[in-house]
Amino acid sequence: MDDDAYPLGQSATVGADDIAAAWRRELPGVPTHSIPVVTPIWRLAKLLADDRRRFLADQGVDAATLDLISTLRRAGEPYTLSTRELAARCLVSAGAISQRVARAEKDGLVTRGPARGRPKTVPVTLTAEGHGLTDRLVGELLRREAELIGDGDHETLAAGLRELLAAVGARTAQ
Amino acid sequence: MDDDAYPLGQSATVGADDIAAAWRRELPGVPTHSIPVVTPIWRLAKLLADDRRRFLADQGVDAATLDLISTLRRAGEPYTLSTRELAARCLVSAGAISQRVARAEKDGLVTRGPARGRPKTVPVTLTAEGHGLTDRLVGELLRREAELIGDGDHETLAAGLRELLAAVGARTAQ
DNA sequence: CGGTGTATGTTTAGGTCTAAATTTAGATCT
DNA sequence: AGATCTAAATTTAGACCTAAACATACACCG
Repeated sequence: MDDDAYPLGQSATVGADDIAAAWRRELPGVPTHSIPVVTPIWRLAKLLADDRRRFLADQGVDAATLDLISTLRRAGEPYTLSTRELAARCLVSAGAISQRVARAEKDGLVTRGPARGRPKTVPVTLTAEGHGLTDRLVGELLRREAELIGDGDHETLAAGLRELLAAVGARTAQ
Repeated sequence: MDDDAYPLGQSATVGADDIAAAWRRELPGVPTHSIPVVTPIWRLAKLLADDRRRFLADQGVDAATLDLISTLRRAGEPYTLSTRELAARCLVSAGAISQRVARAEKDGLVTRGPARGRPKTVPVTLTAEGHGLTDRLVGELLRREAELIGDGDHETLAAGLRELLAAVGARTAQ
């Protein structure tokens, strides 16, 4: 019996070109030229995110919290942004920021001020502890990331990505 | 009073170059040359994933389930893979596959066979309903994706991404 | 001067993931 | 045969996210 007519055992690494070829075989006529661009982007994002998550877990921090405090740190003095502004810069929903801030506040990394101004606006400010933690982690993280992508020349790749991001951003903005 | 010394109101779109410049200003000496490559990759991945999630939500399907059934569909006859193999191809943990399969099985999209072979191996097979749903959705999804990235020539971008993925993959493999 | 509008922030319901603990079914050794 | 080993699968605990419902505060207008 051909008990091995389908792969139940060993795993094969499937590349983007294999995926595109498989769809052309299974669904002739469907456009597949986006696959060699989109698949590596998703895989790279996942590899980088996983690597960062594992490193941060060792330090007792989660990636969402680092994203929050490093956005505040990067903004410079006085290290304060509104919930709305944080949502826009972190690219997550306002609800997600509300939850992130609650966690970070419990850990003493940020403080929440009283609502103020026209539509009630809540200022979130980095504490000294949050400031120090951010500096320690971001330096190490950027050094790891620089090692991961290597020393080669990524000028043209960066330019291509910037252009694609602008195009996709324009077309997905409703 | 300078009540607007920090941006609590309107949101500015912050590009990768702004982020790199901010870190050079706030943390001199930290390497920032990975940022113009890594940031657009994360943002593109998020834009594409969000667009896909919204489209699928309208169809009553979630992205994780489509990833599962399209991986089985793409494998070709007899549309069967083990849990382990699915985890490797979908790039998620075995536990996540177990949960995805449980949901998809409840919806009648896949069936789980009895364990078999040396280390117990569970075959997961696409049903006729799952087969049809996949074909309907994948065609539409690839057409949307092709529109999003546009008609330009992405040959060199794809090559650069493939090369970077190989390099990062080699360096993150423990 | 009180209703209506509008933008913000918070809460909640539902769903996903990872890591770790647990279960399970053959293989192997004595 | 029985103990032990091993790899796979499942379960569970803990975190996170989005979308939608809800709460809030001020501006504006009739």
